[in-house]
Amino acid sequence: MKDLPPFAQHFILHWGEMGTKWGINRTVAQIHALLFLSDRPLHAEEICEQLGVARSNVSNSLKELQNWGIVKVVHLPGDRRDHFESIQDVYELFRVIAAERKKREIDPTLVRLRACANEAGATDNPADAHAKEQLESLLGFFELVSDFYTKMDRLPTKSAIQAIRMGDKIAKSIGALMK
Amino acid sequence: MKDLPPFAQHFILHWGEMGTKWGINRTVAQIHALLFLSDRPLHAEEICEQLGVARSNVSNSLKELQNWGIVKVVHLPGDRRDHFESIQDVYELFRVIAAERKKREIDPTLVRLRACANEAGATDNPADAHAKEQLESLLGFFELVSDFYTKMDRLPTKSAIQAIRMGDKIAKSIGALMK
DNA sequence: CGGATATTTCTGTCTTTACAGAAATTGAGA
DNA sequence: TCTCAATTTCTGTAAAGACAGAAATATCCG
Repeated sequence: MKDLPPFAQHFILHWGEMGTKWGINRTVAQIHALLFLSDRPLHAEEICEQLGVARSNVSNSLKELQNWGIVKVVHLPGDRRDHFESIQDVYELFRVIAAERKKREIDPTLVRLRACANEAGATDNPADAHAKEQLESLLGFFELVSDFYTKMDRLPTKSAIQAIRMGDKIAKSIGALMK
Repeated sequence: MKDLPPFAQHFILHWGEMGTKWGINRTVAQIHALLFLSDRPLHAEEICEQLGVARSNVSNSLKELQNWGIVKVVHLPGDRRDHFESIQDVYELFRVIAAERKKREIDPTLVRLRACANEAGATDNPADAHAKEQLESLLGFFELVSDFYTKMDRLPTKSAIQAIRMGDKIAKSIGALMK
């Protein structure tokens, strides 16, 4: 990371480390961090040089970031190379990540949980009653999360932020009304 | 997975697969799934037999689940072996997971982002202005998430669920009032 | 206290992932 | 059209992670 200021280097290293906790390869996350901080699109060779990784690794990692939808190719006039840029707006970035995680994790889990709950419901073995109940409860939770996601995704960013800021106060008021 | 009904097996396999997307080892996640479905605490040998994994691997994985706070040791009268049980309540389970993720990921990221933003703020190199802005914006986002977590964690489960169910409607109303 | 049981730690190996560099392919421009 | 640059794919290898089984340690109970 030769030409980067220390604060950028620290951020990139940290982001890479967080990536591994989220099931994302360190280099992929570091490349994303670099593009996120950059004020202009970067081409692959620049990324190689800045992060000190092989060209082929950069190529594969960029493909993955594109699959996540958070990085896209742009072409600059007078330059035949692909340049890459990250979504710059933080809220948009996390919105896209959430959408992709819902697609890759939540939706398949919902499908699987519904199937398992149905299978469990079709059996009358008392030994399975608890497991059935657990699956149904977990299904309810994932449905709640999925609903929450869907609704929030429809809101403009400002409204979503408001909901998040005030959600607990409103819940308290609802609680008070219900008493 | 010899003695488990097919629906349980399907769930356990799926949960293990999801684990890998969340940065958790497959076997660890599968052991958790087994304990989550079980209507009684299981001892290590039972887990080995049910999942077909080595005793030492079970031992290490249970340690990790305990570190996450979602599995605990219980001792049964007349049986010297450690038995293990998962948190059974889904909302409590995800509350504990969220707390641990905040501690392991959000909090260190906040610390790091604050440090980076300060470093970036102490430099007046115009080339760094964009990166500084990006870091500050990301810091704002993580602070929002951290706040949201803290507030929701204080609510009883029912109120938290209400907030999640109604949050978008209220955000729309706030938006209408602001116009 | 000694033997048996239970658990943990260690070690070696297997598997998977990550990675660099070579080779192949694609696309742009003269 | 040909050459060269850019990119992707492939291959081999290194590293990391996962895992089983042996060895060591700890604990219980007769």
